[in-house]
Amino acid sequence: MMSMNSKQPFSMHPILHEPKYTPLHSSSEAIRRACLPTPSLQGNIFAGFDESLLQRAEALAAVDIVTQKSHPFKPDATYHTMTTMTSMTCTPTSSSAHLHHPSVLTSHHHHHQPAQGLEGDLLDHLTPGISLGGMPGSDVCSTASHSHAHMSAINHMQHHHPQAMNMHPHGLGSHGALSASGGGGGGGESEPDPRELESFAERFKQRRIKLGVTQADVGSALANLKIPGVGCLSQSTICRFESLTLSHNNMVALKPILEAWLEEAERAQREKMSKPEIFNGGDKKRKRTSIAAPEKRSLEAYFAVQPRPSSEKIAAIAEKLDLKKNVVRVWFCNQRQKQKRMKFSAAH
DNA sequence: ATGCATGAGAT
DNA sequence: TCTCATGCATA
Repeated sequence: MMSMNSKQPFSMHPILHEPKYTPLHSSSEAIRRACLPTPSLQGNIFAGFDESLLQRAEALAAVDIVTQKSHPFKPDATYHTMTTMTSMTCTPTSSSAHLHHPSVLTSHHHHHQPAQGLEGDLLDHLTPGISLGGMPGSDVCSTASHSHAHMSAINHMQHHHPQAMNMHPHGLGSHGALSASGGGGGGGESEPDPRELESFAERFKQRRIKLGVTQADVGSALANLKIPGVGCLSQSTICRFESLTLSHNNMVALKPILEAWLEEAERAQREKMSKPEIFNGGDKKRKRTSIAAPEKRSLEAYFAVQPRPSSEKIAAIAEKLDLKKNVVRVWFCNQRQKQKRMKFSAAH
């Protein structure tokens, strides 16, 4: 314990696991990034909102479900085919990857879940033919209202993918953070300034474009930096970094790495020898499940009432919506994760 | 630019 | 089983 949690995520440092976590809540940072609603639902954080929005969502969901209850097929087709490695062309020069981090604190506050009855109502409502009754307006927690926060673990990168990435056994990471979290009271943390992250992200994008490099290029080129524990990253991650759609901790962790790449790239360009490594296109197989709009609306309605449904509830919801349970579970996980993203939470 | 998914580590 | 960091697939 102590302070800093968000210091440098990876980077060197031998490993240390630290006990971190503060059961209480964390500090200010936690608070900032907390809320963030999803576009459609929840526009406000307080009470009146869920009622009307929820009703509306329910109504929509109900209607939709009724109308299109006859799906020709189920949307979920999660087939991840084998992605065994058939050909793994190692990409570029990649070489390392993997960082493990013991992660850092996680503090949560939890909220209570209000109306359990609501859930039941919702479920019932979802079934075809319902009209929305009113819901007890208990203050169903708006997802946004309190919740949140926290940050925590920093990164892991690894994956064994058929394709490229490589991972290294040695983790490295840094763990520098050990001191972090103070448990509770601990010390003050140095806040990584959201504003600075934001401006860095913007400058990064601009300079990247000036170099004529794509997000994917940056990702794969990171491996060339040979930073211990740092391998390549996907286009998605680079994109998210630039658009600040990553958790605060994640942003903080990635910043030094991208900063290093940027300087290296500009230096290389200066000396006229840049070597952009693009990656190979290999075999891609995984299919993405697509949840239809009506089902999505229903899920959002449930989420507004209960962001963290129990396994049983998930099963019930899955059945009503004719989706696989795992798909529903993952949807809720992803939805929760979205709420925690940086945008809006901090700086805005 | 984003939705859905995987997996490691924490609970 | 959840949270987080990430990624493949896709709109």
